[in-house]
Amino acid sequence: MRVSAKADYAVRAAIELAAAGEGEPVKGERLATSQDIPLQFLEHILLELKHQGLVRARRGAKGGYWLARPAADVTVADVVRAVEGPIANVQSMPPETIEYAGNAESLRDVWIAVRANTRSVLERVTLADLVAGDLPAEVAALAAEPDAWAAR
Amino acid sequence: MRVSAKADYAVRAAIELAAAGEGEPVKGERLATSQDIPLQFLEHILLELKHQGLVRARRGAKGGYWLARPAADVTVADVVRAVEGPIANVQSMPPETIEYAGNAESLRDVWIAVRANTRSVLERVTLADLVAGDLPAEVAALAAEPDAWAAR
DNA sequence: TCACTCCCGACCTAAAAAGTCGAGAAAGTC
DNA sequence: GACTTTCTCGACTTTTTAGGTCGGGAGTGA
Repeated sequence: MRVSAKADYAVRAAIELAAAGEGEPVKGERLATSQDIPLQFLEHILLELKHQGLVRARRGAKGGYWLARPAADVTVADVVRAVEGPIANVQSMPPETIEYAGNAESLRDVWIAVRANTRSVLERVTLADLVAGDLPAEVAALAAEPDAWAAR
Repeated sequence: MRVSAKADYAVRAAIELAAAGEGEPVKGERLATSQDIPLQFLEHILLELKHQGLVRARRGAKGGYWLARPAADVTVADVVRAVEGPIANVQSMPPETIEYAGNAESLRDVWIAVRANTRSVLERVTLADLVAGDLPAEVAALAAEPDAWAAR
C-alpha cells in the first residue's frame, strides 16, 4: 500500500516538463536538480516514460526531454502506470483474477473497490492541474478534509 | 501501490475467525488449510494480530485463536494496519510530511487524496460485512461499476 | 570534428517480502 | 504426572524488489 520513490520521481519530473511548456527541451540534469532526484536514476525513469510514449527526447546540444502530449491530456495515473505497471495489485496479481475460498469471497470486491477509488483520483488529476496548483473539485475536497491529514 | 501477501493473508484469516463466531477457538492449522496459507507463516501473522490486540489465543488441546472484539467492530483497515503499519505511504514516509519543490507542490494533496479514498473503503468494511457477504452500500457501489473490473 | 546529451545494458547493495526451523511454554487429557 | 496438543517466538534462509551506480555508445548541433 505504498507509492514507490520511482513513481513519485516520475510524476515530479513530468510536472517539471509540463511547467516548461512547449518551448525548448529540458535537460535531464535540470529536472534532476530542480526536483532533487539522482540524475542517473532519473534518466532510466525518463527512458521508460519515453518508451511508454509519454515523453519525447532529443540528444546533443540543445537536446532534452519534453511531453509528447499536452499537459492537460496526461494524468498522474498515466505516469504512474508507465513506471509501475497496473495500479493496486494484491500479491502482484490483479484483484479480479484472484479466487478467494468460501468465507473470504467478498474480499475481492473490497480490493476492487480500493483500486477503483485510487484510480478515480489518479485518473482525474492531470499534469496541467498540478502545475496550475488547481486540482479537480472532487480531489481537492478529499485533500481538504482535516481527517485526511491525520497520520494513520 | 500493492497489497502484500501478508496483509491479504491476515484479512482472510481474520474473516475465518469472524465466521467461526464466539464459540470455541479455531486452530491455526484449520485457518491455514481453509484459506490455503502456509501454516508457519500464518502463525507469525496471527501472533502480530495478537500483539496488536485484535486476536486472542490459548495453547494446548482445545486451544486456538479467536477475535478479541465482535466482528462488526473490526475493520479491514484494522487488520491491514496491524501487519503493515500505516496505510498508503510515499517512499515510506507519510505524505503529509513530504515537502515538494516548486511546481510539484500540489502533488502532496494528490497522495493525501489517494490515501483518504483508500481509507474510506478499508475503514468502512468490517469482518462481519465480509462474512455476511454484504458490503456497505458505498463500497458495493464501487465494486459494482463494470469499469472497476477492467485491468489497468 | 567536437562537445553535448540522451540511450541503455550491466552491475551493485540494502532492504523487504515471504517463508522455514526448532526449541520451548502453557493447556488440557488420561 | 506423563503425554499430547497447540500456541510462542527468535533465528535463519531465500527470493525479489527498490533504488540506485557505471561506463560505453550513439545521435545532434555548432
